[in-house]
Amino acid sequence: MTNSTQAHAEVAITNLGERATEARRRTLEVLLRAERPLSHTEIEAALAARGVLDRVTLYRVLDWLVAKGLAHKIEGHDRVWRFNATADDARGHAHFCCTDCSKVYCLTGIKPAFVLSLPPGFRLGEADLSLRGTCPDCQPR
Amino acid sequence: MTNSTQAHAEVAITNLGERATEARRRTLEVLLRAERPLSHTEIEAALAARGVLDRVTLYRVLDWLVAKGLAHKIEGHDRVWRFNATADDARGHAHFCCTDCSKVYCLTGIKPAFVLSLPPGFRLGEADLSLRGTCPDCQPR
DNA sequence: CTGAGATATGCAACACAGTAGCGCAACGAA
DNA sequence: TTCGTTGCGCTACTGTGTTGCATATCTCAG
Ligand SMILES: [Mn+2]
Ligand SMILES: [Mn+2]
Ligand SMILES: [Zn+2]
Ligand SMILES: [Zn+2]
Repeated sequence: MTNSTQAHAEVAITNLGERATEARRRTLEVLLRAERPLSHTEIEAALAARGVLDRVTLYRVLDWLVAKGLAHKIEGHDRVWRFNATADDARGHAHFCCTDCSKVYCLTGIKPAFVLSLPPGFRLGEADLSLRGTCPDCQPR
Repeated sequence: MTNSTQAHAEVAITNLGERATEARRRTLEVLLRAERPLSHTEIEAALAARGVLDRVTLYRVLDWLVAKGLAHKIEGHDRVWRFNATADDARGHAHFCCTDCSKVYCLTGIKPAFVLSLPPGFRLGEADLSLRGTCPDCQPR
């Protein structure tokens, strides 16, 4: 279990023909194990268990993972980026941000839909759908 | 024209039974005149023409306008809030952020739609739809 | 009109996520 | 082994927004 995630991380990187450095492996491993997107601070804390990684390096590794398509990042309403290992399938899914505990969840089953009648002159790239409300952990009662 | 916007701003505030201070009037005026959401910095610059307003006061005035429903704020992808005077009708519309010039536009005609089958335990509050792409000003040729 | 309480403003210091620069280490192709 | 490239760590810095507190301004009861 633990080891399969390690292997998964390493393979995912080497499959791209890229250097699977310790920083990259360990970071991706944390993301793969997480059940929801994690902030830089949360990832740092998770890594700390087995030795610290430099703050700036972590920022760079995270950007690198995103650039290589191994992770995606979501911007919360608290001006903080959160990162999640990208499942190959679920692209462009919605995200849910809990207004109580401010945890963020990937809703891989929900994708944005909208009348795509943009005003003239606008060219559409991507669409982000971000939902807010209370998460299961925070339901009253 | 200029004066009608001034009047509009003042009336909008006094209609709520609130104090129409200079900071509030001038700030709302700037928002009303703008054709798109403005960042704190942009608003500050716009205000500077007729005398400076304290940075912190402006932050507080903007929050106040939002709390009173006279403005709404949109979070960009650059960790910056942008503010727009709220038209009474268009609630919950989508926003478009130009990936070139990073200007933000309110698309009052477009509202988010999605299958509202949230996973069990989630209670939905609001939904934000944010589109990205290139704006009319930034079209190649 | 006046003065006490409430509200708004200004200033200084701070918090915090993220970034830039730069030297050194590790890697890997020749 | 050598040397160019890539990644890492450290320090210092930005930009955006916040907190605390003293002062100014407004409101309204008396
Ligand atoms: Mn996601
Ligand atoms: Mn808007
Ligand atoms: Zn929650
Ligand atoms: Zn543009």
